Amino acid sequence: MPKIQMPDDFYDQTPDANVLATEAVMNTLRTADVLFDLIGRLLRPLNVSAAGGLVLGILRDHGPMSPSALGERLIVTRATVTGLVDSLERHGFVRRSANPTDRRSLVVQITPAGHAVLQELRTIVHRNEKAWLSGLSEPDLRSYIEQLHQIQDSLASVSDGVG
Amino acid sequence: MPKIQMPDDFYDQTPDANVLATEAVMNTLRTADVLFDLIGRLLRPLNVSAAGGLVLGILRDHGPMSPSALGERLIVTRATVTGLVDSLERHGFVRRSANPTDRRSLVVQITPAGHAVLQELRTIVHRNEKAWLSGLSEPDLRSYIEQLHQIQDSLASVSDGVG
DNA sequence: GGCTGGTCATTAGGGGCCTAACTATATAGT
DNA sequence: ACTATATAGTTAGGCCCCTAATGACCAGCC
Repeated sequence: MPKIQMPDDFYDQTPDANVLATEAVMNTLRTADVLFDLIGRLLRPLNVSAAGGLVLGILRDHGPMSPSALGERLIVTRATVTGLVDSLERHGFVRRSANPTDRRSLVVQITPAGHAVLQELRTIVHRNEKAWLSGLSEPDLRSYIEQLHQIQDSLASVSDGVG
Repeated sequence: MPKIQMPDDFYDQTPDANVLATEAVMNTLRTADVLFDLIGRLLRPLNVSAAGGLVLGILRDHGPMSPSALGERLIVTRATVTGLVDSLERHGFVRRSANPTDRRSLVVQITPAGHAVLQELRTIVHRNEKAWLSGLSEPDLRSYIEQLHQIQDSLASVSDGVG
Protein backbone atom coordinates (compact mmCIF):
# COMPACT_ATOMS: atom_id res chain seq x y z
CA MET A 1 0.00 0.00 0.00
CA PRO A 2 1.62 3.22 -1.03
CA LYS A 3 1.06 6.03 1.40
CA ILE A 4 -0.14 7.97 -1.56
CA GLN A 5 -2.91 10.40 -2.23
CA MET A 6 -4.50 9.94 -5.61
CA PRO A 7 -4.50 13.24 -7.46
CA ASP A 8 -7.94 14.71 -7.94
CA ASP A 9 -7.50 14.87 -11.68
CA PHE A 10 -6.46 11.30 -12.12
CA TYR A 11 -8.72 10.76 -15.08
CA ASP A 12 -7.60 13.70 -17.17
CA GLN A 13 -6.84 12.60 -20.64
CA THR A 14 -8.05 9.08 -20.06
CA PRO A 15 -11.65 9.55 -21.14
CA ASP A 16 -11.94 5.91 -22.11
CA ALA A 17 -11.91 4.87 -18.46
CA ASN A 18 -14.97 3.82 -16.54
CA VAL A 19 -14.95 6.74 -14.15
CA LEU A 20 -17.14 5.05 -11.57
CA ALA A 21 -14.92 1.99 -11.42
CA THR A 22 -11.78 4.07 -11.22
CA GLU A 23 -13.21 6.15 -8.43
CA ALA A 24 -14.29 3.09 -6.48
CA VAL A 25 -10.83 1.54 -6.77
CA MET A 26 -9.05 4.73 -5.81
CA ASN A 27 -11.23 5.42 -2.83
CA THR A 28 -10.99 1.87 -1.59
CA LEU A 29 -7.22 2.10 -1.66
CA ARG A 30 -7.21 5.49 -0.04
CA THR A 31 -9.59 4.53 2.74
CA ALA A 32 -7.66 1.39 3.50
CA ASP A 33 -4.44 3.35 3.57
CA VAL A 34 -5.77 5.75 6.17
CA LEU A 35 -7.17 2.89 8.25
CA PHE A 36 -3.89 1.02 8.08
CA ASP A 37 -2.03 4.10 9.11
CA LEU A 38 -4.31 4.69 12.10
CA ILE A 39 -3.94 1.09 13.22
CA GLY A 40 -0.19 1.33 12.87
CA ARG A 41 -0.15 4.42 15.07
CA LEU A 42 -2.18 2.65 17.72
CA LEU A 43 0.06 -0.40 17.73
CA ARG A 44 3.46 1.23 17.57
CA PRO A 45 3.66 1.87 21.34
CA LEU A 46 3.05 -1.84 21.91
CA ASN A 47 6.01 -2.88 19.76
CA VAL A 48 3.81 -4.96 17.48
CA SER A 49 2.99 -4.47 13.85
CA ALA A 50 -0.46 -5.17 12.45
CA ALA A 51 0.90 -8.32 10.87
CA GLY A 52 2.51 -9.29 14.15
CA GLY A 53 -0.83 -8.88 15.89
CA LEU A 54 -2.44 -11.25 13.45
CA VAL A 55 0.28 -13.81 14.05
CA LEU A 56 -0.27 -13.62 17.79
CA GLY A 57 -4.02 -14.01 17.31
CA ILE A 58 -3.60 -17.07 15.19
CA LEU A 59 -1.18 -18.65 17.63
CA ARG A 60 -3.50 -18.01 20.54
CA ASP A 61 -6.61 -19.26 18.79
CA HIS A 62 -5.06 -22.29 17.11
CA GLY A 63 -2.12 -23.20 19.28
CA PRO A 64 1.54 -23.62 18.32
CA MET A 65 2.26 -24.17 14.64
CA SER A 66 5.05 -24.11 12.08
CA PRO A 67 6.10 -21.01 10.16
CA SER A 68 4.73 -22.62 7.02
CA ALA A 69 1.31 -23.06 8.57
CA LEU A 70 1.39 -19.44 9.65
CA GLY A 71 2.27 -18.39 6.14
CA GLU A 72 -0.66 -20.28 4.73
CA ARG A 73 -3.09 -18.61 7.09
CA LEU A 74 -1.66 -15.17 6.45
CA ILE A 75 -1.33 -15.75 2.70
CA VAL A 76 2.28 -14.75 2.91
CA THR A 77 5.49 -16.45 1.93
CA ARG A 78 7.61 -18.38 4.39
CA ALA A 79 10.32 -15.80 3.99
CA THR A 80 7.95 -13.13 5.25
CA VAL A 81 6.99 -15.29 8.20
CA THR A 82 10.65 -15.63 9.10
CA GLY A 83 10.88 -11.87 9.45
CA LEU A 84 7.66 -11.51 11.39
CA VAL A 85 8.60 -14.26 13.83
CA ASP A 86 12.07 -12.76 14.18
CA SER A 87 10.55 -9.50 15.27
CA LEU A 88 8.02 -11.09 17.62
CA GLU A 89 10.71 -13.26 19.13
CA ARG A 90 12.98 -10.26 19.72
CA HIS A 91 10.24 -8.74 21.83
CA GLY A 92 9.56 -11.97 23.68
CA PHE A 93 6.03 -12.42 22.34
CA VAL A 94 6.78 -15.74 20.71
CA ARG A 95 9.16 -18.66 21.01
CA ARG A 96 10.65 -20.95 18.38
CA SER A 97 11.39 -24.59 19.18
CA ALA A 98 12.26 -27.73 17.27
CA ASN A 99 9.58 -30.04 15.96
CA PRO A 100 10.43 -33.52 17.34
CA THR A 101 8.66 -35.39 14.56
CA ASP A 102 10.03 -33.46 11.60
CA ARG A 103 13.52 -32.09 11.88
CA ARG A 104 13.05 -29.72 8.96
CA SER A 105 10.31 -27.97 10.77
CA LEU A 106 9.92 -25.58 13.71
CA VAL A 107 7.12 -24.84 16.12
CA VAL A 108 6.21 -21.26 16.95
CA GLN A 109 4.44 -20.68 20.22
CA ILE A 110 2.95 -17.62 21.90
CA THR A 111 4.43 -16.63 25.27
CA PRO A 112 2.69 -15.07 28.28
CA ALA A 113 4.03 -11.69 27.20
CA GLY A 114 2.50 -12.37 23.80
CA HIS A 115 -0.85 -13.11 25.36
CA ALA A 116 -0.71 -9.88 27.30
CA VAL A 117 0.17 -7.69 24.36
CA LEU A 118 -2.46 -9.35 22.21
CA GLN A 119 -5.18 -8.62 24.72
CA GLU A 120 -4.09 -5.01 24.94
CA LEU A 121 -3.85 -4.71 21.19
CA ARG A 122 -7.34 -5.97 20.52
CA THR A 123 -8.88 -3.82 23.20
CA ILE A 124 -7.28 -0.73 21.73
CA VAL A 125 -8.13 -1.46 18.13
CA HIS A 126 -11.73 -2.49 18.72
CA ARG A 127 -12.34 0.57 20.85
CA ASN A 128 -11.39 2.75 17.91
CA GLU A 129 -13.18 0.97 15.11
CA LYS A 130 -16.53 2.29 16.20
CA ALA A 131 -15.35 5.87 15.92
CA TRP A 132 -13.79 5.24 12.53
CA LEU A 133 -17.11 4.08 11.12
CA SER A 134 -19.35 6.48 12.96
CA GLY A 135 -20.20 8.13 9.64
CA LEU A 136 -22.31 5.16 8.57
CA SER A 137 -25.64 4.09 9.98
CA GLU A 138 -26.03 0.44 10.79
CA PRO A 139 -27.96 -0.35 7.58
CA ASP A 140 -25.35 1.51 5.57
CA LEU A 141 -22.62 -0.39 7.34
CA ARG A 142 -24.31 -3.66 6.47
CA SER A 143 -24.69 -2.76 2.82
CA TYR A 144 -21.10 -1.50 2.73
CA ILE A 145 -19.88 -4.84 4.02
CA GLU A 146 -22.08 -6.67 1.57
CA GLN A 147 -20.64 -4.67 -1.31
CA LEU A 148 -17.11 -5.39 -0.15
CA HIS A 149 -17.95 -9.07 -0.17
CA GLN A 150 -19.22 -8.84 -3.71
CA ILE A 151 -16.12 -7.02 -4.83
CA GLN A 152 -13.97 -9.64 -3.19
CA ASP A 153 -15.86 -12.32 -5.07
CA SER A 154 -15.16 -10.59 -8.37
CA LEU A 155 -11.55 -10.15 -7.44
CA ALA A 156 -11.20 -13.77 -6.48
CA SER A 157 -12.31 -14.94 -9.89
CA VAL A 158 -9.99 -12.46 -11.57
CA SER A 159 -7.08 -13.51 -9.37
CA ASP A 160 -7.58 -17.13 -10.25
CA GLY A 161 -7.06 -16.28 -13.88
CA VAL A 162 -3.94 -14.28 -13.08
CA GLY A 163 -2.27 -16.21 -10.27
CA MET B 1 -0.61 -2.58 3.63
CA PRO B 2 0.28 -6.02 4.88
CA LYS B 3 -0.51 -8.80 2.50
CA ILE B 4 -2.60 -10.31 5.21
CA GLN B 5 -5.65 -12.47 5.39
CA MET B 6 -7.73 -11.82 8.46
CA PRO B 7 -8.43 -15.09 10.25
CA ASP B 8 -12.07 -16.14 10.13
CA ASP B 9 -12.33 -16.37 13.88
CA PHE B 10 -10.80 -13.00 14.56
CA TYR B 11 -13.44 -12.08 17.09
CA ASP B 12 -13.14 -15.15 19.30
CA GLN B 13 -12.61 -14.12 22.85
CA THR B 14 -13.12 -10.45 22.13
CA PRO B 15 -16.88 -10.28 22.63
CA ASP B 16 -16.77 -6.61 23.57
CA ALA B 17 -15.99 -5.58 19.99
CA ASN B 18 -18.49 -4.04 17.63
CA VAL B 19 -18.57 -6.91 15.21
CA LEU B 20 -20.00 -4.88 12.36
CA ALA B 21 -17.33 -2.23 12.63
CA THR B 22 -14.57 -4.80 12.92
CA GLU B 23 -15.84 -6.63 9.89
CA ALA B 24 -16.05 -3.43 7.85
CA VAL B 25 -12.49 -2.47 8.75
CA MET B 26 -11.11 -5.92 8.05
CA ASN B 27 -12.84 -6.26 4.75
CA THR B 28 -11.82 -2.82 3.63
CA LEU B 29 -8.21 -3.67 4.33
CA ARG B 30 -8.49 -7.04 2.69
CA THR B 31 -10.18 -5.73 -0.43
CA ALA B 32 -7.66 -2.94 -0.82
CA ASP B 33 -4.85 -5.39 -0.35
CA VAL B 34 -6.07 -7.60 -3.16
CA LEU B 35 -6.61 -4.60 -5.41
CA PHE B 36 -3.17 -3.26 -4.67
CA ASP B 37 -1.68 -6.62 -5.40
CA LEU B 38 -3.47 -6.91 -8.73
CA ILE B 39 -2.36 -3.44 -9.74
CA GLY B 40 1.20 -4.27 -8.76
CA ARG B 41 1.12 -7.38 -10.92
CA LEU B 42 -0.14 -5.37 -13.86
CA LEU B 43 2.54 -2.72 -13.46
CA ARG B 44 5.54 -4.87 -12.73
CA PRO B 45 6.28 -5.66 -16.38
CA LEU B 46 6.34 -1.94 -17.07
CA ASN B 47 9.02 -1.28 -14.44
CA VAL B 48 6.86 1.23 -12.61
CA SER B 49 5.38 1.05 -9.13
CA ALA B 50 1.90 2.35 -8.37
CA ALA B 51 3.42 5.35 -6.67
CA GLY B 52 5.71 5.89 -9.64
CA GLY B 53 2.69 5.87 -11.94
CA LEU B 54 1.08 8.60 -9.88
CA VAL B 55 4.24 10.67 -10.07
CA LEU B 56 4.30 10.37 -13.84
CA GLY B 57 0.64 11.35 -14.05
CA ILE B 58 1.18 14.44 -11.95
CA LEU B 59 4.18 15.47 -14.00
CA ARG B 60 2.31 15.05 -17.23
CA ASP B 61 -0.80 16.85 -16.08
CA HIS B 62 0.90 19.71 -14.26
CA GLY B 63 4.26 20.02 -15.91
CA PRO B 64 7.72 19.92 -14.36
CA MET B 65 7.91 20.57 -10.65
CA SER B 66 10.19 20.24 -7.65
CA PRO B 67 10.38 17.14 -5.50
CA SER B 68 8.80 19.14 -2.72
CA ALA B 69 5.80 19.99 -4.84
CA LEU B 70 5.48 16.33 -5.77
CA GLY B 71 5.62 15.37 -2.12
CA GLU B 72 2.83 17.79 -1.31
CA ARG B 73 0.60 16.37 -3.99
CA LEU B 74 1.32 12.79 -2.99
CA ILE B 75 1.12 13.54 0.73
CA VAL B 76 4.48 11.97 1.20
CA THR B 77 7.73 13.27 2.62
CA ARG B 78 10.43 14.71 0.40
CA ALA B 79 12.65 11.82 1.36
CA THR B 80 10.13 9.42 -0.12
CA VAL B 81 9.98 11.48 -3.29
CA THR B 82 13.74 11.21 -3.59
CA GLY B 83 13.46 7.45 -3.75
CA LEU B 84 10.56 7.47 -6.18
CA VAL B 85 12.32 9.87 -8.51
CA ASP B 86 15.54 7.86 -8.20
CA SER B 87 13.72 4.79 -9.42
CA LEU B 88 11.91 6.60 -12.22
CA GLU B 89 15.12 8.23 -13.32
CA ARG B 90 16.94 4.91 -13.40
CA HIS B 91 14.39 3.69 -15.90
CA GLY B 92 14.57 6.89 -17.92
CA PHE B 93 10.99 7.93 -17.23
CA VAL B 94 11.96 11.19 -15.60
CA ARG B 95 14.81 13.69 -15.59
CA ARG B 96 16.17 15.87 -12.80
CA SER B 97 17.59 19.29 -13.62
CA ALA B 98 18.62 22.39 -11.74
CA ASN B 99 16.17 25.17 -10.99
CA PRO B 100 17.74 28.38 -12.36
CA THR B 101 15.81 30.69 -10.04
CA ASP B 102 16.37 28.79 -6.80
CA ARG B 103 19.63 26.97 -6.46
CA ARG B 104 18.32 24.89 -3.57
CA SER B 105 15.67 23.34 -5.70
CA LEU B 106 15.42 20.84 -8.52
CA VAL B 107 12.98 20.38 -11.34
CA VAL B 108 11.66 16.93 -12.17
CA GLN B 109 10.40 16.46 -15.68
CA ILE B 110 8.75 13.57 -17.48
CA THR B 111 10.60 12.19 -20.51
CA PRO B 112 9.17 10.78 -23.73
CA ALA B 113 9.75 7.30 -22.35
CA GLY B 114 7.81 8.39 -19.29
CA HIS B 115 4.92 9.55 -21.39
CA ALA B 116 4.86 6.26 -23.21
CA VAL B 117 4.88 4.12 -20.10
CA LEU B 118 2.24 6.29 -18.47
CA GLN B 119 -0.11 5.86 -21.37
CA GLU B 120 0.42 2.13 -21.36
CA LEU B 121 -0.04 1.97 -17.61
CA ARG B 122 -3.33 3.82 -17.58
CA THR B 123 -4.71 1.81 -20.45
CA ILE B 124 -3.91 -1.41 -18.70
CA VAL B 125 -5.21 -0.40 -15.30
CA HIS B 126 -8.44 1.16 -16.50
CA ARG B 127 -9.18 -1.81 -18.69
CA ASN B 128 -9.07 -4.02 -15.62
CA GLU B 129 -10.99 -1.87 -13.18
CA LYS B 130 -14.27 -2.66 -14.85
CA ALA B 131 -13.76 -6.37 -14.39
CA TRP B 132 -12.72 -5.91 -10.79
CA LEU B 133 -15.99 -4.19 -9.97
CA SER B 134 -18.24 -6.24 -12.19
CA GLY B 135 -19.90 -7.67 -9.09
CA LEU B 136 -21.66 -4.37 -8.36
CA SER B 137 -24.50 -2.80 -10.30
CA GLU B 138 -24.13 0.85 -11.12
CA PRO B 139 -26.42 2.00 -8.29
CA ASP B 140 -24.53 -0.22 -5.87
CA LEU B 141 -21.28 1.18 -7.14
CA ARG B 142 -22.52 4.69 -6.53
CA SER B 143 -23.63 3.92 -3.01
CA TYR B 144 -20.39 2.10 -2.33
CA ILE B 145 -18.43 5.17 -3.35
CA GLU B 146 -20.69 7.38 -1.27
CA GLN B 147 -20.09 5.19 1.77
CA LEU B 148 -16.36 5.32 1.25
CA HIS B 149 -16.57 9.10 1.18
CA GLN B 150 -18.45 9.11 4.45
CA ILE B 151 -15.91 6.82 6.07
CA GLN B 152 -13.12 9.03 4.84
CA ASP B 153 -14.85 12.01 6.43
CA SER B 154 -15.00 10.22 9.78
CA LEU B 155 -11.41 9.18 9.46
CA ALA B 156 -10.31 12.70 8.61
CA SER B 157 -11.79 14.07 11.82
CA VAL B 158 -10.20 11.28 13.83
CA SER B 159 -6.83 11.80 12.16
CA ASP B 160 -6.91 15.49 12.98
CA GLY B 161 -7.14 14.60 16.63
CA VAL B 162 -4.24 12.16 16.33
CA GLY B 163 -1.82 13.76 13.90
C1' DG C 1 27.33 42.06 7.10
C1' DG C 2 26.06 38.49 10.26
C1' DC C 3 22.32 35.68 12.62
C1' DT C 4 18.40 33.12 12.54
C1' DG C 5 14.72 30.44 10.92
C1' DG C 6 12.76 27.98 7.29
C1' DT C 7 13.12 25.09 3.25
C1' DC C 8 15.64 21.84 0.01
C1' DA C 9 17.37 17.39 -0.96
C1' DT C 10 19.87 13.65 0.67
C1' DT C 11 21.48 10.05 3.71
C1' DA C 12 21.04 6.55 7.34
C1' DG C 13 18.44 3.22 9.42
C1' DG C 14 14.24 0.68 9.99
C1' DG C 15 9.86 -2.12 8.85
C1' DG C 16 7.35 -4.91 5.83
C1' DC C 17 6.92 -7.36 1.86
C1' DC C 18 8.74 -9.88 -2.23
C1' DT C 19 11.55 -13.56 -5.24
C1' DA C 20 15.30 -16.67 -5.87
C1' DA C 21 18.65 -19.50 -4.24
C1' DC C 22 20.54 -22.37 -0.54
C1' DT C 23 20.87 -26.19 3.11
C1' DA C 24 18.77 -29.79 5.41
C1' DT C 25 15.41 -33.14 5.75
C1' DA C 26 11.57 -36.12 4.23
C1' DT C 27 9.23 -39.08 1.00
C1' DA C 28 8.00 -41.68 -3.21
C1' DG C 29 9.35 -44.62 -7.12
C1' DT C 30 12.08 -47.92 -8.75
C1' DA D 1 18.67 -49.07 -0.85
C1' DC D 2 19.04 -45.16 -3.98
C1' DT D 3 17.89 -41.64 -6.53
C1' DA D 4 14.61 -37.94 -7.67
C1' DT D 5 11.50 -34.86 -6.10
C1' DA D 6 9.24 -32.08 -2.78
C1' DT D 7 9.16 -29.47 1.40
C1' DA D 8 11.12 -26.67 5.66
C1' DG D 9 13.20 -22.60 7.02
C1' DT D 10 16.65 -19.24 6.18
C1' DT D 11 19.39 -15.98 3.70
C1' DA D 12 20.51 -12.47 0.28
C1' DG D 13 19.08 -8.84 -2.33
C1' DG D 14 15.53 -5.74 -3.77
C1' DC D 15 11.45 -2.38 -3.57
C1' DC D 16 8.54 0.94 -1.25
C1' DC D 17 7.72 3.55 2.46
C1' DC D 18 8.76 5.87 6.93
C1' DT D 19 11.36 9.04 10.53
C1' DA D 20 15.31 11.60 12.01
C1' DA D 21 19.50 13.86 11.20
C1' DT D 22 22.59 16.39 8.01
C1' DG D 23 24.50 19.92 4.99
C1' DA D 24 23.16 23.43 1.51
C1' DC D 25 20.88 27.38 0.61
C1' DC D 26 17.58 31.39 0.90
C1' DA D 27 15.31 35.23 3.15
C1' DG D 28 14.52 38.61 6.60
C1' DC D 29 15.94 41.07 10.71
C1' DC D 30 19.00 43.82 13.43
